[in-house]
Amino acid sequence: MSEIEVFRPEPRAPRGFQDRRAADLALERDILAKVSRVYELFGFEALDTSAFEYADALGKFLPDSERPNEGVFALQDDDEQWMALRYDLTAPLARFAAQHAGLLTKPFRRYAYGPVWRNEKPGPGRFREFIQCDADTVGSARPEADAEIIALAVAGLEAAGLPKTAAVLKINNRKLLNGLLKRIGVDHDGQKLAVLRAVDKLDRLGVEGVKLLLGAGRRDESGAFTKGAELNANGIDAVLAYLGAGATGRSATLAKLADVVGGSEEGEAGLRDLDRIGTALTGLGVDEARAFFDPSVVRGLEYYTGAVFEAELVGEVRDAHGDLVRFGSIGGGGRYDDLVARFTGEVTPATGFSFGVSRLAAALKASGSATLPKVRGPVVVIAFSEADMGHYFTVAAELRQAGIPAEVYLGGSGMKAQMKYADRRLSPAVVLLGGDEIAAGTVTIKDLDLGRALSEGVESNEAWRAARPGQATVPRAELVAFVKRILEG
RNA sequence: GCCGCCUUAGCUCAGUUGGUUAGAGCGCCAGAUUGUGGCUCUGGAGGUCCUCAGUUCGAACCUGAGAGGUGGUACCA
Repeated sequence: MSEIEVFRPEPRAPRGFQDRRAADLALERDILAKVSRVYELFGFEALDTSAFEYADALGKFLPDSERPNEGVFALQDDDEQWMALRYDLTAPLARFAAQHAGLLTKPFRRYAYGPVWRNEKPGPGRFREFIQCDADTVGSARPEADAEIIALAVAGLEAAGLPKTAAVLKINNRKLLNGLLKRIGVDHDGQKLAVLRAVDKLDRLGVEGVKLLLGAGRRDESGAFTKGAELNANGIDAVLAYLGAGATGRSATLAKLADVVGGSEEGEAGLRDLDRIGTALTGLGVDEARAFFDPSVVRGLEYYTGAVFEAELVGEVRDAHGDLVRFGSIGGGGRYDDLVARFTGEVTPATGFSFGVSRLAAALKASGSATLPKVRGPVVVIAFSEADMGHYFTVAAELRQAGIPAEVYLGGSGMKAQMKYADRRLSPAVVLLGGDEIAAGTVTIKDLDLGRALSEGVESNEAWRAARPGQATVPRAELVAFVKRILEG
């Protein structure tokens, strides 16, 4: 007989994809349930759209024939049309709103959550598939719509379990910087973009770093050189003055900003928007310490047209090794008035907020606001003998009928291993229905939690076994009631 | 994308100037204990030393290329 080489695939999830087990899922589902409830309280309705979109609907990351998968996962349908997995929930919403423009009652307020995919290099905490949760208002140009989104974001994060003091929402308006840039004579897009990128790095590089990036450029510790925006000295001073306008209260910040960006038409418009957002937030009861104006908030996305906001974790977070973890923002959003018009040609103002669900879960864990829930196993019915399997299943059915998770051990191991199995699964109890019990019309139930507690005081295995901690034999008819009592503690 | 560092058992890691059969702790399985989870003791399974090529009598160790991971940087819808 000849040896045939059998191909054995290596069992592994693709790079940047991950499996999630019960404990993680429980935490994420809990977050989604609580956030959904809050979003519905604000009058947002649920919407689910397809994972795939036609590539042209996703916007600027159009797959072209040479590099169809740049940034997105794309494939060509049998009618030759390019489809791509959505990379966020905003572009599909814009498509949906455009498609049903005539039928939607506006403003249309919807929330959505689900997986999104990005075909890019994964890193720690950065996956190619992750769950996003969005809430958006389509069809309202009022700054108050932005304010409501901000209030909803604050309420949602708190409902998810982030304590009031753990996160802040930083608010800004694109119009401020646009006005300022126009005034100092920056008009070509490349330079504008470079300024936005520089401003965005204030928290990481500090004023000095930003100053370099606004000017000639900056060389980092590794020696790599980043080209700057090449503003002149006046321009740099103006942008730094703008960045310096961050203050504690909302109205104080506005007053300072007015000094810097006032005088330009767009800047004035941005100030008016922010003022109205501030008024609405105060009315909504959103504390100035939790949602404030921060001129350094940019959000890289080019499609934002007005207000932008970012939710950030406050305080430092350390990992298991005690190393500082840079968490970045846990969510963000803003106003995008041109996205729907891409389809319809009609201006349809929209604003929204989104966050990554597992990232929020990680933030909750890191900030000590939540721990992974312990996933309890079912009540395990020990399988003693082949002949009595029917009895075991009757027990399992009775327990399930009473709403108690239960299973008959279906492995091939002996009793000791079955006890171990129940212990590992963190089962609350084990049901022993051996020949003795069946003959006597009784059932033995072992409270594993009680046993876990009692085991601390016992040293020898003999004593431990002789004591049969937490174990009781009761009439068969009392099985369900007895197990219930154990579960209730 | 660019720069640095790393890759040895399921996990965390040790491994002498390049020298026979590559180790530890934890975890896993079994026994001590024929119907009892913890503790303890005893035993066992588990390795293409990331891959390929080269140098060498001889490579986990040296050289080169590649892959994966990681930190920084760039980009980020």
